Amino acid sequence: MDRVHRILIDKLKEHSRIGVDDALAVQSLSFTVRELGRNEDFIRQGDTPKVSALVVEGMVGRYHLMPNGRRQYLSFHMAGDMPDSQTLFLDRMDHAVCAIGSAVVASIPHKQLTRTFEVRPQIGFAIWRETLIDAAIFREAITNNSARDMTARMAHLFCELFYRAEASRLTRGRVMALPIGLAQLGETLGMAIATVNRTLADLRVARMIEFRGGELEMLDWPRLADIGQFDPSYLHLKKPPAIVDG
Amino acid sequence: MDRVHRILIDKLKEHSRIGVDDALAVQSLSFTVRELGRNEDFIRQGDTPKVSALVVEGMVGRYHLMPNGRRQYLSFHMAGDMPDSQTLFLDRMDHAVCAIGSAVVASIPHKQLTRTFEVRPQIGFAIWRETLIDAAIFREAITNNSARDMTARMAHLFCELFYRAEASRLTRGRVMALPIGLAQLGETLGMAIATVNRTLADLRVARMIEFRGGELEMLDWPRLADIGQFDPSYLHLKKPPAIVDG
DNA sequence: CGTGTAATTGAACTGCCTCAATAATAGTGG
DNA sequence: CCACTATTATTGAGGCAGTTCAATTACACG
Repeated sequence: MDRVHRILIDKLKEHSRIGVDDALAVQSLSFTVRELGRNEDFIRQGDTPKVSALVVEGMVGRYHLMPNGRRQYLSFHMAGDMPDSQTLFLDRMDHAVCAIGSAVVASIPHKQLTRTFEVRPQIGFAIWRETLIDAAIFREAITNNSARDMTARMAHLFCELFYRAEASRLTRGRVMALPIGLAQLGETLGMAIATVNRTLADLRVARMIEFRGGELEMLDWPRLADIGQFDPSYLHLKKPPAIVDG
Repeated sequence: MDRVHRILIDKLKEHSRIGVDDALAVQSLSFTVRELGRNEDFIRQGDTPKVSALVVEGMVGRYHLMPNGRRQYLSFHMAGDMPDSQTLFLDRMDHAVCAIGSAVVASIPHKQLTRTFEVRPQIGFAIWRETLIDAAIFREAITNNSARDMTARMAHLFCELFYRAEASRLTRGRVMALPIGLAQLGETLGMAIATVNRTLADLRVARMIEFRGGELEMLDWPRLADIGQFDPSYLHLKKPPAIVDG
């Protein structure tokens, strides 16, 4: 089986039941692959794409571009995620998608996907479920950025990213790749760069995380989850990963 | 045709093409109706409902309940909206839904909906699209509450609600029903009640809105849209409503 | 090794929050 | 219909979390 198909099927299995026939249908999907450099946009606000992307390697981020040029990052996506599945049924992109660090994405034509959904509704339902989990993550981000103080906000983001990475087996022990800068962290959590730095320093001094060289190390999961009020149930995964709590 | 079916079909037509056969399939859906009092919860965090609700009358709100008892409102929904369509494919509610003012909702069994999707994929796609617009609204809320100052935040919320109400013909001139308190406004926009009040007073003094007795009057749409950076394209409606700009 | 970018730190400022007190409004029973 | 009570809105004053601006240090890359 092709690596791209494998990644998609494994992802869908994180939350949905995928039968043999369904897996075969997925394997019949064709795609093109594209490599992206750090910070390279691959979909812009206003585009009307005819394909949906699947992250194969690395990480991508979605963001709103404000009139003054500032960005608001909305979510981050790793291997297996479909960061623009909504273009299947919404013509116009209301936000942009760019690579965080270097990344590889596969593009699958909408036509092929919708045709597959008609023949094998369960695949449609699984990808629908995927988009619904996406929405749940957005909801959590609303709460995170509106109702939590800066430290909790950052702790929660790190917990979510690490938990999702671990569920997709993209971590090494307590470490995950997070090739993101302080500025981007600020544009995700709605805080000034100086505050990002100071908050990060606090977490570091308290020996809860280590964050440099594009890597995030979760030194004290229980405390981070507590501070960030992190309850993973909104991620709707079938089987919670085992979090390292050393 | 039944009023409930009519409402759903009209709603789907705001963004999707619904053929005669599709409309007939919608009309075969059965449902139960329930009346709700002000602030009455009808789904709680943690529930695993086997039905999805359709708002028939009034308004409902979705919210996260925080450990300290505070609420974070996530979105508001009016006649035609399905505020918990995600339960079709996500078992557990990660948030609660309550009536804002008194409301009437219809409950449609999941089984009936998914069976209909298998027979008439276009209906599934239309409701899928509905959930995707939902997600777009959540994304906008992230940006609103993270990257805009208090005045812009409030202006944007009012513009969105009014625009959506007008698209569903739920306004009377420049007035819409918004039976919400300052506390709830604060728990939506992430600001303290005192700030809500002062911001509201500013908009009132500047003759941009009137807001009392559960009604919102948009006195100066152009200025509100400007201050709130409101660009309705994220709502993905086929036909923009004509906004009163007197 | 030099240059540009990103991280770090300090200091002053301010928008928003908190708390508290008062006014208005809505709901309830006589 | 009015009086009584509970809830909600309004306003003021003081404090502080987080912003802004600027300067310095560390780091990555050619």
